[in-house]
Amino acid sequence: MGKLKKRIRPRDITINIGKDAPIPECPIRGERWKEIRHDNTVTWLAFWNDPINPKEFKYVFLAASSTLKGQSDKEKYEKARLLKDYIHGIRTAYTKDFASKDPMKKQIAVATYLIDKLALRAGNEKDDDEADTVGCCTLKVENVEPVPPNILKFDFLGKDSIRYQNEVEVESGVFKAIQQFRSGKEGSEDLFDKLDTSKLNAHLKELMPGLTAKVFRTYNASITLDDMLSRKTNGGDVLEKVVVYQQANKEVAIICNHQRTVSKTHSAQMSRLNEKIEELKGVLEELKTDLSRAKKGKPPLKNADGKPKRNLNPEALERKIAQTNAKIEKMERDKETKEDLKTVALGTSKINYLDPRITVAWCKRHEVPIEKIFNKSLLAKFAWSMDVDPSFRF
DNA sequence: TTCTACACTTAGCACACCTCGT
DNA sequence: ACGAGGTGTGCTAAGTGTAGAA
Repeated sequence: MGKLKKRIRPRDITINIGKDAPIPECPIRGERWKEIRHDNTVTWLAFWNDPINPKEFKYVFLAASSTLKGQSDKEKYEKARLLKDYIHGIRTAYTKDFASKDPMKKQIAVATYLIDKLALRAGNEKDDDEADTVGCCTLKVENVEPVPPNILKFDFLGKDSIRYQNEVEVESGVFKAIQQFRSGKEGSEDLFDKLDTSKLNAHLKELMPGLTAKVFRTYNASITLDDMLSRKTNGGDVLEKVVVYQQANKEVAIICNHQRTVSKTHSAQMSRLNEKIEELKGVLEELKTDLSRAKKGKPPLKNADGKPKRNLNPEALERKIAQTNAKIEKMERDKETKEDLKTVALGTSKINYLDPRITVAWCKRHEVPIEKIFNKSLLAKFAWSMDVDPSFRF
């Protein structure tokens, strides 16, 4: 925000410890903690107020590898799994309400549809001093353009000002409702004027215990992974299976719109790959010439620098050609994947949206070492999921 | 019913560190 | 041994959601 942030001192920090626990000694001589609390209803160990925005709190929490965080992570996924039992009824109900005469009911139905189908975030209200980003409930008229007969064109800035651009075919009930919500409004006005996240979540709670908007994101991400893994895993070696996993992971990242900026070195790296591929193609042509000569019993042509080459028999040349071809194909594939993933961030969904038990069980079933999928910190974070039964499905 | 304080999860980026081909 | 490129970790901002005050 263009402001200097003041250093945090012990006198800014409130500590939360057990009633009988010794108070940690203040490490800075002559200073003391702001306050000592004994609150076992919260998980934070310490907090202070942000010196730039004093009504904002900064917390020290336990690490992701702690059992406390692990437990709450597991509960998150169990709640998302529970949604499976309700989703059919929920979809039927909101589809009916696309044509509701009650305007709030109608808006809730359409908003829930978008959150379910497109994995949009809830969209809380924001203060004027915050970035101008939106989620589902805060979508503006200008963010959703209906294109007859039934296409919706989305274009808005979401969390972290990441642009969401998508064109989707929707049911005619949704299409008509969106047209109606837009009519007579300026582009900058709220699309859902009868709605906010509290009302939406209050409604969702009536449909399933503990249901909120964000549960749909977790549910959609995890069910997509589970589904794709079971459909696309068809034997092959470990490497091929890992590729299947990465493709499923990518699918989820795209649904959740997890992006990253293209690395500074990306285009240079692509050029280098292209050069290498061209070089290999040259080598290949030469090998082919040598082969046809060898078949006629002629020696290979001299190198460009004039030095003679080893005289190989046709079988050896055939093998070399096959090797070179394989190399070229691999590089072409790598190039494609790299270009394909240059703006897609795979990590975020792995860390936050994909039930690790899906991954662990799949690895067990298909004899893929879990370390091929989870790095050290993910293994620690997901320790609670490692003993899952191989037959586990989300 | 609305507002606000609080508590917690989710997010991308920078850069140190590691790995692997040459 | 070197360096390009990939990976992992730290950082902390930016979200979501709840409870209780107004």
